[in-house]
Amino acid sequence: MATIKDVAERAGVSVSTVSIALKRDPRVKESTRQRILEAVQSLGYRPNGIARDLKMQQTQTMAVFLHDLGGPFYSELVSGVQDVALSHGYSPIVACSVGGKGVALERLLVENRVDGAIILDPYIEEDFIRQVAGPTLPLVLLDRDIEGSYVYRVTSDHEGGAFNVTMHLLEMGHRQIAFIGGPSVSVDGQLRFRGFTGAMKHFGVDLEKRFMILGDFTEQSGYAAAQTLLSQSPLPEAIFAGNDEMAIGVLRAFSERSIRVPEDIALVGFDDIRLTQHTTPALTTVHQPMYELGTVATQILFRALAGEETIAPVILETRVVIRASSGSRQ
Amino acid sequence: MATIKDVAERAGVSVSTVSIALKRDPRVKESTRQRILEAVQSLGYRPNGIARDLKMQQTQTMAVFLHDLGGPFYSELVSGVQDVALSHGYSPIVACSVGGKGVALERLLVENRVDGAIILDPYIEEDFIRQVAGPTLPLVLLDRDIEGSYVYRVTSDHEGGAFNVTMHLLEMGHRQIAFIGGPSVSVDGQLRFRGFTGAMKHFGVDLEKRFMILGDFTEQSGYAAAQTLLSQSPLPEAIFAGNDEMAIGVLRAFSERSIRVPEDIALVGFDDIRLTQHTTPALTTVHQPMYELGTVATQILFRALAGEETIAPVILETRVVIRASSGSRQ
DNA sequence: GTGAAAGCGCTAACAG
DNA sequence: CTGTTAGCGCTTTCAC
Repeated sequence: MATIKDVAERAGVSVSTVSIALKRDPRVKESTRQRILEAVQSLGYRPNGIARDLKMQQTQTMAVFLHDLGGPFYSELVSGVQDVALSHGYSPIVACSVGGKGVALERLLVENRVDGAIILDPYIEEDFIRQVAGPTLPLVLLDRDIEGSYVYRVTSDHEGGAFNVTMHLLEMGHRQIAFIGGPSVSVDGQLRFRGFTGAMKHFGVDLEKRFMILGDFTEQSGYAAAQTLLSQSPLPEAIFAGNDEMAIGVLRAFSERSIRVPEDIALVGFDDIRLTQHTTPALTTVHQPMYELGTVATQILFRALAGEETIAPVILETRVVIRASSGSRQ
Repeated sequence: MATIKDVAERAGVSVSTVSIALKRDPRVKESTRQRILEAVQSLGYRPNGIARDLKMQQTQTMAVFLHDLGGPFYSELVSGVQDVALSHGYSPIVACSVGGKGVALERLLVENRVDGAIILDPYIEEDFIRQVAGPTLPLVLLDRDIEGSYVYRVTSDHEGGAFNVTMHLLEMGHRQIAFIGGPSVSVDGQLRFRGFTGAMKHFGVDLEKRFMILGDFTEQSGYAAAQTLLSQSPLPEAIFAGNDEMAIGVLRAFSERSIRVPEDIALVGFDDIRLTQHTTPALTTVHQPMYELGTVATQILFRALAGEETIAPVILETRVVIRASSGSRQ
């Protein structure tokens, strides 16, 4: 692999001349620049980014850590990140935070291979996050409730969204409403539950314990939760699944048993993943602005990188999307 | 940020001692190692990975480039990659290859910030790939047909899968079969088309030109293709959508017009994305072994990294998955 | 057992 | 306009 030194020799100039010539600095005159460019060509020279990063003490790279790359709405999040990052001349890279903390997390965050990161993963330990965050490594957390210096937060209004969609069910006349929750570590799951209970209380409806089921945000767990519900009668009048994937699992369980949604039972989800438009019936859910979440988080990251130390947490609005599954006339 | 030098001073030893002590080299005696560890603690020292990469001339990092991070089966691919990479002590990072070649591609591949990469993106130019590939940067291409040194290939048997699923439709008695293709640049799309025409010819059935529609692998384009088909009568007896997302678009168009699948028209897709089990009706499709694709590609990458220069292209088997949409009794 | 020194490839003053 | 020099933080012979 040819280095800048090789280019310099070949072109008969010094290393520094090559360095500045390559960034079109007007200090080197056109003729030498040409010679240098030729040398670059003939040697197939490619600058070594690592050496550059070391010298510059920054990488122009930021990471996005996702617990599970397959999440159905992550791509939107990432495109929000990407759009903002690119406009700042940064490259976002995505890494999966599972697989043993010993890996990407370690390499990229602990060993400073990126300038900053956005993290969406309920499982990464709080201590770890607070430890690695620092002036040279701001961290923007999504859906986490961790305070710390150089740790910033962005989230959607899970509680409000859950409140509103529950109100929708209540207004449709349902009272016996089951809730299928997410894993207990997930702050967003908790907030959704809080929104749910808030609306129930607001309407003066008591919660029934047997209707509160814990899932883990997977389609399978939604399916299992539906089985549980089916094993005990009577069925509730409506189900609020903590996210759309679980709602889809519920739908599958019901279709196997020929239980009609929404005629026999109403169903709502959360997230508004693309799929929800294509299920039968289409799913009433709560829309999370994933793209915007990405852009906002990234903007915060750059503000932090620019030296702003304290940035207030941001909460983005959610919106109830009414479709057929909740039994609305529309 | 504390450096190894700070640690050395604090512990009253030399830099090199710290360096070797930190990798538990038995040459340094336990007592000094303890002193060093304390210094590390109190200074909050974290090794600088970039300096290390520069010195070592390798990063222990590999990239996976995806055209669109949101692809519904990429997560499986990536987990295949991850499992193998981790077992080799490598960290995979995922980057989106769009957003102007000027970005992640440039940073990571051209400027040598990774040791190798796996690429699944029909749009990255052939010349670029051949240029950046080299002994220090082997590239494994998925679903591409590019030859070059240090360029390796893995693909699924698109043609065979398409042939088989078309045979399935033909055996179900359908003759008027429409095909909705992918973008012309995509080799996998072409191979699927070839499998389709192969089966038709094998059965002695003529292709009807108006039934050959070009899509771009998105749900929307499937929807649009269905509209096109609907605008001209008679309808075909069956549709082979080049991938599942387009098949889902077709389904949506049909459900809007109350056209029943499979009673009025049979439908099959390709890929076997998770969603296909949950559509109504469930979709007959061709399963691609995405996880395996990831593991195999990564294994090849490591063989290349280990010095093997020529590795034959690998073609993984696909499998027809029969569900309700093709009108099978099952 | 530990330290001194060289160097990975690049950039950025500072001279000339 | 171009070259010399120092140094980013780390690893690794090679001496002692």
